[in-house]
Amino acid sequence: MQLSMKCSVAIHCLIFIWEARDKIRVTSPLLAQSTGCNPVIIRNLLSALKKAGLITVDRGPGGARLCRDPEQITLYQIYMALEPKGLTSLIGIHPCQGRSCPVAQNIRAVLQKPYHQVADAIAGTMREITLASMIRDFEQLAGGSQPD
Amino acid sequence: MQLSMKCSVAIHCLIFIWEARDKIRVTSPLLAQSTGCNPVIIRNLLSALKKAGLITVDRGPGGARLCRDPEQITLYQIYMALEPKGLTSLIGIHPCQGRSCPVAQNIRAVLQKPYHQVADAIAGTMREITLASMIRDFEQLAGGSQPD
DNA sequence: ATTTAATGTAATTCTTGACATTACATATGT
DNA sequence: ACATATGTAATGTCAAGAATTACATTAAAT
Repeated sequence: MQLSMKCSVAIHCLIFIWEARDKIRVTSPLLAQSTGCNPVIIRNLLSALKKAGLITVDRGPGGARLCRDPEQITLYQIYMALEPKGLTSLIGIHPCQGRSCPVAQNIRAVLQKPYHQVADAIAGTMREITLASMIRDFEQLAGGSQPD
Repeated sequence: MQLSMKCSVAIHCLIFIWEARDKIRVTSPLLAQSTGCNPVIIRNLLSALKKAGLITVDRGPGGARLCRDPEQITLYQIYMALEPKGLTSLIGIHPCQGRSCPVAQNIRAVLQKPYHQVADAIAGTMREITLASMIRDFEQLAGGSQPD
């Protein structure tokens, strides 16, 4: 998939959760409403964020909360929470094993270095982007209005 | 798609074309054989590389050649030749317009900056990786053997 | 000139993966 | 207890990409 539409939805949810803190209980139906996704998709996504230690989700008549300061949450952490295979999901090499052609035999090894460089660049940039900075941008854009 | 499997195939082809220069005529059936792709896919791919000015392809009983020094061909050029939409193909934002929720209304704008930063990091890294460097790595791995 | 082998594309079918949907067992505040 | 959510599995739907087929066009080779 792309730099993961999931990632966009996740950030949407995290900002929502932050803005709603101590005001309304953030449930998966509510987030589904706001993001336009299916509640099950949201639940799976929240589940992944929970496993990564970014949020807590209460069972019963639920509610999601950040369990860390937004300043301590980076885009990299969010992305990694959602993509089990990490950045290799972004990077694909065509299968062409077992051919006599030496290019086919070595292309995988040749591509490894450049693709690692790209992955490192992405990771480095993602680590510098915090949820807090995105929240600041959001609040500036939205003024004082509340999520619903 | 991922950092474009197409991209891997394209690099495969370019290395092949380089190694075969002045030795054998590189045709789409031959590249299809080596890469494991369909000849039509290869032709479309070569066509894109041609439009980008990286190679020439002769009609009739064909043959592809680089029309630039490998030192002057970067991963960025290759990628851009293949992905008309550029790096935005890698980056997706879920559609959630026309909702009353302020998060939904502003999420696109909020994501724009971080995603641009990521795209810039990718572009910068890709510009530093040349076909020549990949060819060097390939030759080191493959020793002196010929493509077929 | 004729033959042969490629390229350049369009049209169609096949596959795959992501997302949506349904269903239901489990958990919890009121 | 009841109402409401979560957690997850199973299934359905759909779109994007790749393969395949087909054919008109081109040019080298004989």
